[in-house]
Amino acid sequence: MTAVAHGAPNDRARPAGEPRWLDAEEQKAWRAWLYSAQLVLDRLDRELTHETGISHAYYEILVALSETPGRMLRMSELADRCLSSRSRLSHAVSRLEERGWVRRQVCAEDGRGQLAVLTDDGFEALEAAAPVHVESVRTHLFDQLSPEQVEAMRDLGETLLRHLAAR
Amino acid sequence: MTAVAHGAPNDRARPAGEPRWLDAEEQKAWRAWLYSAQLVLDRLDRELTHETGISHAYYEILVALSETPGRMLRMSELADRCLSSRSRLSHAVSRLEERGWVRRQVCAEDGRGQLAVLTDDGFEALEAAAPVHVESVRTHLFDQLSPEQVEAMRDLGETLLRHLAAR
DNA sequence: GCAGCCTAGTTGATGGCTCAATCATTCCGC
DNA sequence: GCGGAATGATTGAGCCATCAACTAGGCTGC
Repeated sequence: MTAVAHGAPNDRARPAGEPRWLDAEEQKAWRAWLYSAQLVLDRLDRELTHETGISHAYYEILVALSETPGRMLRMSELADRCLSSRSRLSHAVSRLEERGWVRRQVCAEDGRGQLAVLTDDGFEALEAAAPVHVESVRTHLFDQLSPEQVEAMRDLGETLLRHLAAR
Repeated sequence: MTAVAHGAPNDRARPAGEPRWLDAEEQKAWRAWLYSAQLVLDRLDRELTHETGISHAYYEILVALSETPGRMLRMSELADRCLSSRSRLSHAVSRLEERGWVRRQVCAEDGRGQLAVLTDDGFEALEAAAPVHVESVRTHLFDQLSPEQVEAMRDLGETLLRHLAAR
């Protein structure tokens, strides 16, 4: 599953010098992180999808809108908050419009812009899904972790974000 | 982005009692974990895909095969190791066959079973991709973390896995 | 006031993933 | 050994994400 799996540094010339292979301990840490992240994300998405019909990606859109005054956001701002590309968001909002949970509205200040607005039906759908989601997060994350581990999770996450959010 | 976003416990009756909403600190820890996991996974996949033409999912298949004596595995065993459904793996192996990196072979002991076998071309493709992948993992993960954080990452991952791997 | 560039957002083609249905083979009880 | 259940794997339909191309509106300098 990982870069160094087939062993010791080999002798191929690399554009950027010798690869910095992982040692056995790093390997274990990396795989534990990778597997756990994949499994938890997958599990949260599946439980939410199967019990409410809303995928985690769509849920994030509804939440982002609900947290905003007026329950509306510019498409690009919404995309950023959902870690989504604009194209992906545009498609997703179209599907949410079909369900009647979001509607589009042209932006008054900028004729190019669009506002995505959460409808009352959308808010209700979100309210119905939220307890399911929080229960999954509790079950697969917080219930498994000591307070120290929760703190470590936050520290780790924030450290990684500091690097990646900067682009 | 999260379950408790729209605030305090409300009064809707829930099948399983009052939702166990996250408090502000839990909220921060949860979002830090979620965003960082999504961003890191996304980044690793994009860098690998763009620089080598192999997605992370396909890369995992090649690695799993390469680590095995004879460089072959039963389809279902391979699926388990890649955290993949059988259907997904079957589709993926078909694509890898088209590239000439894997071939299928009926299993001698069980006529229903199939073996996925890594070809020499497949092994070469993996060797070419591995340095790119390990560099991404270093850049976005290990280079950002102290030894204590790496240890915490491993501890956290293993704890979550213990719960999820058990199903 | 318009030419050229930039920004916001959408669209459609392509490929991957999920789910349910299906096929082939093996296992099991008798 | 034979009928039925279980197992291993594949298939196809439908949905979602990605990428590149495109539309439309705004901005800037002259």
